[in-house]
Amino acid sequence: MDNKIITIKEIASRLNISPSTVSRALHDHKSIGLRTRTNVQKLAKELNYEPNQTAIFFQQKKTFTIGVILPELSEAFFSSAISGIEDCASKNKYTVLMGQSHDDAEREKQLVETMKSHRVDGLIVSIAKNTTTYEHFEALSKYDIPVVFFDRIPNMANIHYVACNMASGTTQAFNFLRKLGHKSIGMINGPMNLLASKERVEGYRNALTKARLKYDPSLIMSCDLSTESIYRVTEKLLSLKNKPTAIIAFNDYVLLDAVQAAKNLKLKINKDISFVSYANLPISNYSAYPPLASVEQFSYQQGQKAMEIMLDLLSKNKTENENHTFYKIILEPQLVIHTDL
Amino acid sequence: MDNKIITIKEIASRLNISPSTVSRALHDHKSIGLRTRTNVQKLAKELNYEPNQTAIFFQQKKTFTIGVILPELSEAFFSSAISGIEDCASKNKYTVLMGQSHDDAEREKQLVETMKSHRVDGLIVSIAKNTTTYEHFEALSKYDIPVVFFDRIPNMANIHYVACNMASGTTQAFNFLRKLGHKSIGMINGPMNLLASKERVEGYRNALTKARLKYDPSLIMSCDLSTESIYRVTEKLLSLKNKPTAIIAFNDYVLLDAVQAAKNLKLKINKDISFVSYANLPISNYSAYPPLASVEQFSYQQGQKAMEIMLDLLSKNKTENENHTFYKIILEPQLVIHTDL
DNA sequence: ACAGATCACACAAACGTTTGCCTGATGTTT
DNA sequence: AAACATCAGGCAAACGTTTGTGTGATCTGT
Repeated sequence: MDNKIITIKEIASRLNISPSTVSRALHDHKSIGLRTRTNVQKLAKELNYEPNQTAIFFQQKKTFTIGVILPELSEAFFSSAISGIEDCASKNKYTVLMGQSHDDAEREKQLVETMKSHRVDGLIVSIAKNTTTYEHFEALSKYDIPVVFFDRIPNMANIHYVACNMASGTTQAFNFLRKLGHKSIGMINGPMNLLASKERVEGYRNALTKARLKYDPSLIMSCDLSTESIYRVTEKLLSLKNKPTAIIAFNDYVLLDAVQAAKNLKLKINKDISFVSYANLPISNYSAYPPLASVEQFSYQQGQKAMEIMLDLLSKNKTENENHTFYKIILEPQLVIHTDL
Repeated sequence: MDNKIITIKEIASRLNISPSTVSRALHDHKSIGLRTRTNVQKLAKELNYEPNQTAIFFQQKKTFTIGVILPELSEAFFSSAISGIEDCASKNKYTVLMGQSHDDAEREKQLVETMKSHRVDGLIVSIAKNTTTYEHFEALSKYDIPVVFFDRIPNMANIHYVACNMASGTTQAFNFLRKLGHKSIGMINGPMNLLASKERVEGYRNALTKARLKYDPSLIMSCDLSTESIYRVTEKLLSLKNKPTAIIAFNDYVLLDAVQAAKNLKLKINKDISFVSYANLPISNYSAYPPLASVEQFSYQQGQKAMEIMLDLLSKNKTENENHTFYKIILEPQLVIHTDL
């Protein structure tokens, strides 16, 4: 009959000792004699005792659970990132509670709420594309739940984050295209509330400045990452007077739609119009129209690094964290060239 | 000063009433007068009271958490499935605890252990490709943790699962290729401990029988899904005497490697050799060498359905479940044709 | 006006574990 | 042999919430 769940109390009563002794014996506490200690451990094994974590979580105010909120798991970038998070977490006895915002700020808010009520030890977040208010994150400090952002970083002061230096990645991409002879280079950017979008602009302008070229603002257009808006933006770019011969797309998914839009306009890819993108997802290796190059953003590593920061934050006690130092980890992206030109 | 965590006790003492009254008032229990009820709810809102779920979990022996174990999140099939699971879970106030086995049976075992100790209310699993023993799953019954399998189903009796009818999908694929004129059709199958692999063989043979053709066992080869083994199997198939003109690949990822192997042999894709695969992942829409067709396995729906079954199991009480009826949901796959031939 | 019903709330136990403090029994030192 | 340290373990509180039971007070019907 092992259909009954064994508790410390049960072991205690069977051995005619107190629960506290059992608890200490199981933890190899020195104040328990060798005799009873082995007795307890033997019986625990026999009965297949497994501690009730919910009780421990409750008592210790620690759940060994990290909440992860990201926009969309089916995007390879994020599934790869959460893979990095989970691998690192599980190596450190942590577990991952997962939620998708589906790029909806309201849902994100609700997920934060859920995670908070589950009392996760920490939260790792890549924000939704239309998240513009951040009270829900700030409210976590009351519960001493640290937050680490990655990739999609909100516009907040005093936060921990890990991201790729998109400015530098963009500069690399721009210079690569310049070297190929492109004079007019367009950009399909993402929503401007994302730091990553701002950085792309910054990198673009830096490159221009270095090359002593003048800035044509109409060559940079933001989209909201939806297919329609990508089509619209692409068509707009390709009908400009100063028509670009190359376009830097926000990421590999945006690229797919942009390519399609260009083809609809009867343009020859890699001849009339060339593309470079970001993320360097597997898809760009197998695609029929791969970008000339893609800025590798190391999603797995970003996730891993975010988790490492989290572990570090959790290992410090509250007062230590009060010194208000914030992790701002910037990974250097790498332009991966897909062509032999 | 809202830096203190508000509990029911706190509210009770501020209002000079007992914690039980507060608890009931917050739950709109009828035995609490309107007066105090509103008082309590007002103060709770003011103080920003949020129930401590860890305490509730512990007390109620229910965590509203579903464990999900799958091989690899970065595979689109699984990330899409977990997306379906999470969406359905979150609609029903459940939350998802996630773990990747990385197709390692040992790691899977350990994850089950972790999930068990976290006292998840239920477990949804797609097993690792080399999982052959199942005690770790059976042990969950002691804790009344129901398990629902999806897609990768173990060879166990009396389990709940949802899967696609791969036999039928394979028959569809086979007949499709026959109609295109292919006489010798090869198959790159997966590990034979997976039900899905067996079913593929079954469907293949069914189609042969229906067409009154004789069975050439050498045309069906298993691989372990690693790139090397896919290469090896593909090369072997393509060097047979009865060389196939078309190959059914285990899934879209296997397809990518198989195509590469065929190209290495200087074969022209879609001319010397054609491919059909399973899963119908987005990748096959953008790929340079898409399969002629792919058997859509409805991963999102599988995940969703698995979660629905789980919800149903959880809504029934223990004794009800004792009647030993098991969900065996078989979705009918659909051959999606990618060509205009 | 009085028995009984109903109301509105309080009390206390329980969930399983950990941990600070206490105690009685040895053992050690002089 | 007295004083003191160490050992081995027990007691009880605590974490926050829910819930069965108890209990005065008010209300209902007659």
